[in-house]
Amino acid sequence: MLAIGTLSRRTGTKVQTIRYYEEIGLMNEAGRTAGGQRRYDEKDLDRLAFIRHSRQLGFSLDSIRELLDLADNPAQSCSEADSIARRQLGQVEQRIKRLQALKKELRRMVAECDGDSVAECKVLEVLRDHSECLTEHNEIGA
Amino acid sequence: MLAIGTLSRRTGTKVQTIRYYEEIGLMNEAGRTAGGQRRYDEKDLDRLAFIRHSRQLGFSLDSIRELLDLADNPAQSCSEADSIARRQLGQVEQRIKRLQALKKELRRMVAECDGDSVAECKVLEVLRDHSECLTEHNEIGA
DNA sequence: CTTGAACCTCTATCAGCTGTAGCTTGTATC
DNA sequence: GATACAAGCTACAGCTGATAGAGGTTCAAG
Ligand SMILES: [Zn+2]
Ligand SMILES: [Zn+2]
Ligand SMILES: [Zn+2]
Ligand SMILES: [Zn+2]
Repeated sequence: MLAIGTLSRRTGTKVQTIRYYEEIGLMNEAGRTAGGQRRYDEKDLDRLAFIRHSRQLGFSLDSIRELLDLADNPAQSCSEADSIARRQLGQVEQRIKRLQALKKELRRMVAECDGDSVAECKVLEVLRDHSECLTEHNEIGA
Repeated sequence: MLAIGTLSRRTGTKVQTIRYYEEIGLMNEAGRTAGGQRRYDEKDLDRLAFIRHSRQLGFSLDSIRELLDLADNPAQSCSEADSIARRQLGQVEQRIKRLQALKKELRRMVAECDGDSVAECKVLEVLRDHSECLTEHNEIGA
C-alpha cells in the first residue's frame, strides 16, 4: 500500500494534484487508513501514470476521462480512442500553424528595430497598427 | 465620445472584456455620463487596439502593461520594449518546439494503430507507457 | 413621453492546477 | 511507551484571461 507522497514521487505529480484528480472524479476515491490517510495500490499508480502521460501529450482532462473509460473495457473497438487522438493531433497542428504566424511577425518586428527611442520603435509601431503585419492572426493568444 | 459598445465593435473586443481591462488597470478609468455610463475618446480606442493586437501576438497582459508604460514616454530608449518582444519570440519558439515533439508522437501513435480492439490499441498502449515514446516531453500540456 | 436596445454592477464559472493555514496521523528512534 | 517530526488531512484563496447571467438603470430615437 502506497501513501500519497510515494505516488507523487513515482509519477511526478504534486500531492495536491492527486487529491484534485480524486475530487473531480478522474482518480477513484482512495482507500483510507483508520486515521484517514489515503492509501493506493499498483492499479492506482498505473491510472495516474496514464493520466500524467496523457497530460504531457496535451490531452484535456475531459479527453483523458474518455480514454480511461474506453481503456476500462478492452473488448470494444478502439476507433473512438483513435479518433480522440486524431482530434488532439489536429489541434496541435492548428496551434503550431498559429504560433508560426506569430513567430514570423515577432521576428520581423524585432529584426527591424534599430534600438532607437521609443518614438521610432518598430516593435511598438507594429503593435499599434496591425496593417504593418504580413499575416492575418485574428484569434487571440497562444 | 464613444459608448462602450462602439469601442467594442471598433476593436473586436467584448464589452465585458473592456470593463475587465479597466478593472485590472490596463485601461484607464473611463469618464462617465451623468447616468454613470462609460464614455471613451480616440485615445482610449488606440490604447485598446494596442492591447488587442498585442494579445493577438500572444503577449501576456503583464507584458502589455509594460509595453504601454514604455509607449507612454517616447523619449527613452526602446531597448526594453525590444527585449520584451524578443522574450516573447523566444517563448513562441519554445512552444513550437514542444508542440512539434507532441505532434510527432501523436502522429506515430495514430498511424500505428490498425483499429482493432481496445486491448491492442496502440494509442492506449503509448499513453500507458512513455517508454514507447521517441521524444522526451517532460513538461505538461500545451 | 414612450419604448427598447444598450448600459450598469455583482457574482459565478471555466481549465488545471498551486499554495497556504492550521490541524492530525504515522512511524522511527530512544 | 514516550517523543519528535515528516507527511498527511481539510478548506479555501488565487492564478490567467476572460465570459455569462441576473436583475436593474439609462440613453436616444421616434
Ligand atoms: Zn525598438
Ligand atoms: Zn497584426
Ligand atoms: Zn487504436
Ligand atoms: Zn511519452
